[in-house]
Amino acid sequence: MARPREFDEAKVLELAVEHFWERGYEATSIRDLAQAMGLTTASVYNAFGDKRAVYRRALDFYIERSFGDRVGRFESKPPLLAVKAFFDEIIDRSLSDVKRKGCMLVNSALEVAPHDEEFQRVVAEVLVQVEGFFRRCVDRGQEDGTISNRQAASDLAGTLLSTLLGIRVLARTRPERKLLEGLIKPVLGLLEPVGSSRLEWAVP
Amino acid sequence: MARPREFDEAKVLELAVEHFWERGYEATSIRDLAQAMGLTTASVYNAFGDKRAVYRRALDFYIERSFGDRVGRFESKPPLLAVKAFFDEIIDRSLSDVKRKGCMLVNSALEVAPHDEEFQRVVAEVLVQVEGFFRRCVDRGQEDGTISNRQAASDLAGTLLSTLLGIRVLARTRPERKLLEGLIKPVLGLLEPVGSSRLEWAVP
DNA sequence: TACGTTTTATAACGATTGATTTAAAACGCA
DNA sequence: TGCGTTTTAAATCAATCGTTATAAAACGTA
Repeated sequence: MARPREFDEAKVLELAVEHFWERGYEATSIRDLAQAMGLTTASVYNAFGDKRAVYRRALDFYIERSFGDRVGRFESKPPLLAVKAFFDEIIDRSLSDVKRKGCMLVNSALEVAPHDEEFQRVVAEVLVQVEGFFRRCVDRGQEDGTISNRQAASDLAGTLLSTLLGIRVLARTRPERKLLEGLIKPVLGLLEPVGSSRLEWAVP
Repeated sequence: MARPREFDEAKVLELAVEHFWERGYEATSIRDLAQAMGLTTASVYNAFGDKRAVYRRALDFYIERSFGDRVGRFESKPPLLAVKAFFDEIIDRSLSDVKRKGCMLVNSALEVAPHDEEFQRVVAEVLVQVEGFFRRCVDRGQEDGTISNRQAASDLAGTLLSTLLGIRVLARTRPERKLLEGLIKPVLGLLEPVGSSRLEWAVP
């Protein structure tokens, strides 16, 4: 019928993610973007619409890749281990982030979401999902006794979420292993059931 | 000798802070900035230098105002109370932040610091200072027994720092009172000495 | 009152911005 | 082999970008 695309949409989107992720939205021009994607500006507009639309697609791409499978991958593990493994991976990722790109969702939460209702909704939804993951871990752990029930599950889920975001911000300017691995210890300690549970109810 | 300035440098700097804080660095043009400061672009350049220099001064202004007295104000309180009051204030500020500007230091940490060594240094220094404040609180509390010593003071200070940053990010897209006030509970619980200390060592 | 200096206001600089136009190129289908 | 359609490449659009020149205005001093 017509001339076919010369590029793979998923591939150029991944390149767009990489650029937006590293430089942010405002600091990226259409020409920067098109070059990074290996396209002309005309092709970018033809295939995706305007700059905001490319960012939107790129963020969706990032979210799907970063949160899509991850939750499921950890959710099958024992609850406490799932949380531990989750943070281990986040810290690993943060420490090996040579370009200091951080987390594109967090970056979006601060740069574009506050001035754009749609992005605000998208970011908030993901944060709710991550909170939900933590919540389900805590619930399961409190049920089978592998996670302390001294704090409400909803509160603990919030604590884990804010810790996650905090690490992502902190690592962006201070990617120090001792700092990140140290700060997570008390948080995980918060989840561990206290010593011998017999003593808990044995004392009036 | 010469024609005097028609504006107060501190006052226009505060207006610059307000604008950069709300819109960020890249999204703010010199014309936006000059208008917000009530000056012409020529006056801005004459008085401060280029755009980056204005942001630099504005960030310094913000840091001084936000962290300068605060640390001292809380440090005179009993350690646990100091930490509690600190987070109470942060949560209050986050919930009353109608424009969702968040914390300008955190915003800078994500938008300008990663691509500018000087800003990276400035931001990192402030984060070290805040960590130091938490650290001194924990140290004092662990000495007088008002803060649990089950976790290392350095680790706890890191946890508090990341929690602070996490709240600042989370509140930007989900400024929900229950969420923020809930998530801080376990963190503060982490600091509180465990129940009856006699039981701790009474059991082998 | 005239001079030296700095700040103002205005206009303009070239460069770049997001976005579009134009026309040639590349296909499937008739 | 043309036809209809879409993508490509290149040029171009007005608007805005960060920054600076120019000259009038406003002072202290001589």
